[in-house]
Amino acid sequence: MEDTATVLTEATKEKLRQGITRIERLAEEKQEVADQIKDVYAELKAFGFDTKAIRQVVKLRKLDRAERDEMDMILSTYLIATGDA
Amino acid sequence: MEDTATVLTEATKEKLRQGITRIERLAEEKQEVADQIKDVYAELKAFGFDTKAIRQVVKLRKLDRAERDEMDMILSTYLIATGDA
Amino acid sequence: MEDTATVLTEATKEKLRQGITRIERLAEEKQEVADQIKDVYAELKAFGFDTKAIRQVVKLRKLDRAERDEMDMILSTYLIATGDA
Amino acid sequence: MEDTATVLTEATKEKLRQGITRIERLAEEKQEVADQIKDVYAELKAFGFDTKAIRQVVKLRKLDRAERDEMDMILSTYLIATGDA
DNA sequence: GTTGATCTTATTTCTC
DNA sequence: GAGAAATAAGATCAAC
Repeated sequence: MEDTATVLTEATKEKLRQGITRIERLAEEKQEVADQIKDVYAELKAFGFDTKAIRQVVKLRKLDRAERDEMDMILSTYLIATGDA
Repeated sequence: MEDTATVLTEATKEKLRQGITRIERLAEEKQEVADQIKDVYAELKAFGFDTKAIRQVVKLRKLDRAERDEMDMILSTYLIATGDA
Repeated sequence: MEDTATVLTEATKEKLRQGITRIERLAEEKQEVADQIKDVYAELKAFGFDTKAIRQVVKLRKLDRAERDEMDMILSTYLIATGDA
Repeated sequence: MEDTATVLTEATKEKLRQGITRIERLAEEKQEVADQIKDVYAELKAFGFDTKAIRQVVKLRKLDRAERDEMDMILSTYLIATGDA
């Protein structure tokens, strides 16, 4: 086994370690942001809002944005094709 | 929400608007962090690492942490039960 | 489902009916088992045990199993990577 | 610590052990049934059905059943109240 | 009766 | 792109 590709140099191991550390740090961050979102919903609920409805609104707005982006993309494709961009 | 159906005061509407804005901002942040995680995996893959194996390692380490946390919780339950906490 | 919109043949409808029946039968079974689990906890509680602590123990044991499974998986990934499996 | 309530007799410990074993066995069973349900959905999907729609149907039928049960309950209450049952 | 915990469903993400 | 797995969301239920 010693002479297989599984033997890593110190530099390689270090690279791996750093990668895993960064991934774990980012995963933590991601969780924190997710918790913050949850907090905002909780606040709104405490204020008397129907969070389920708000979630739908957020989803719709996201779809709208995606649609707008899509249209922008098509537009820019056309502009490039016509030499106008 | 209120007895008065869906009639909202200006202040209430403003509260709602701000909440949605914050949620959308945070969702964007969350997506950025998710993308960064993806990038790290891509880098490691480009460097020659087996990302599937790395994902397994990350998962295992997460399970380890969950287990340690659970043990702490059990310990604290035990200490409370015995009157030592 | 098909180009012909929602027009189903008798055989297809029968297939659907049977599937739904099986799902409902299984859902019932699942509920029965869930109720049995609840019963066991109730018994233990009646006997004087702290069910919260027991739930923690059950959870910890489950985490243990998950971790062992994950380690097996990593091992097998490693064996495959080194050409030993 | 030895003289606190945390000292269990052999019989008590055995009771606890058996309870946990039963819970774990039942949890396994429950998971198996859940997997079987998943299998049926997978089959229906492979057959060309829209499983999301089927899930809605199943949910509606369950609500219907609950409603019917509710009506039966009210009816029987009335029958008992009037001395007819 | 309201929070907190658990369980289930639904959506998203990853792997093959 | 289909199937599997992870994450997130919602519903449900018990405890205080």
